[in-house]
Amino acid sequence: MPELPEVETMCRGIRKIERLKIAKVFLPECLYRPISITPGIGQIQRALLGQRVDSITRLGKRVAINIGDHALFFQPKMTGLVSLESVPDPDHVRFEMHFKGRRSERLQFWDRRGLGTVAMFKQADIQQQLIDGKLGPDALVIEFSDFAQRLGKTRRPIKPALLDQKLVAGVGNLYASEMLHVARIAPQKPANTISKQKLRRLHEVMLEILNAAIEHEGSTLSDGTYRTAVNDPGSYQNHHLVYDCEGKVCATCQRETVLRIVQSQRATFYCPRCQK
DNA sequence: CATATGTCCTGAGAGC
DNA sequence: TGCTCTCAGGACATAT
Repeated sequence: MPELPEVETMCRGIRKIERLKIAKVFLPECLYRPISITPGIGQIQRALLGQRVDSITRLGKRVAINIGDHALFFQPKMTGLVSLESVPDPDHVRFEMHFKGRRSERLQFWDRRGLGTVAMFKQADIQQQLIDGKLGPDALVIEFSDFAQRLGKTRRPIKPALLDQKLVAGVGNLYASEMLHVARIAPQKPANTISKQKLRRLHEVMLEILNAAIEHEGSTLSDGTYRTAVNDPGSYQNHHLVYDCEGKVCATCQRETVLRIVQSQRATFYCPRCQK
């Protein structure tokens, strides 16, 4: 479930590899099916060995390691983690990178279910390969006018619309439910029927919630999969108002019970009293 | 074009 | 206790 706050936390957690020289890149022995990696590991090794890491950046829900003319992208999807050798177990490490003279700072991509991907692109190709027609503006950066215009173009219910990375990049299932609750918008409401005033509030709440979640190093759910780069749980789950709260009394109105519905095969949590 | 559905994968938890 | 079954959801491919 890593969404923008969790991926941002991963980026911050591995930033100490900036400026280090790459000594080794390999796919560890793994009992499970090999990770999706583009192009092959051989080409990646040829391009990156001996190069220095310039910077760590985030593109939507991907971690990017920028290395000279190239960038290596990690897409954690459901259960992936990028960290410096403090993953939950050694069995699900599917990609590893070592640095010259730094035995204790080895980058690992850990992924229990293996749905994640690793991909290398030339810096010059990133726009065309990953952004154009595929990723909207980042949720932390998008201007309100752009946000309103994009959501105003779809008749889909607002909750699934928020999950569409082509509209806004970075929002996932958990934070979409949370932000609709605080903005007091029903998840079923068609996006193009929401008043400008409500959309303004939603935009504001999106920034507040994502930034607060980053402060708390993301949300670790009951399965415990998501960890920070030092293998600690995040703490934003303690601030959830609706996500995973089915049947609990709504923390906001203290009257109605939080409901769980399914939209586009995804769980949505909301309070029918607060969100009309 | 817009929108909906199926698929990938592993492990936790429910139910018997 | 141990088995089988369901479900979690990001994002892409394919269908409508």
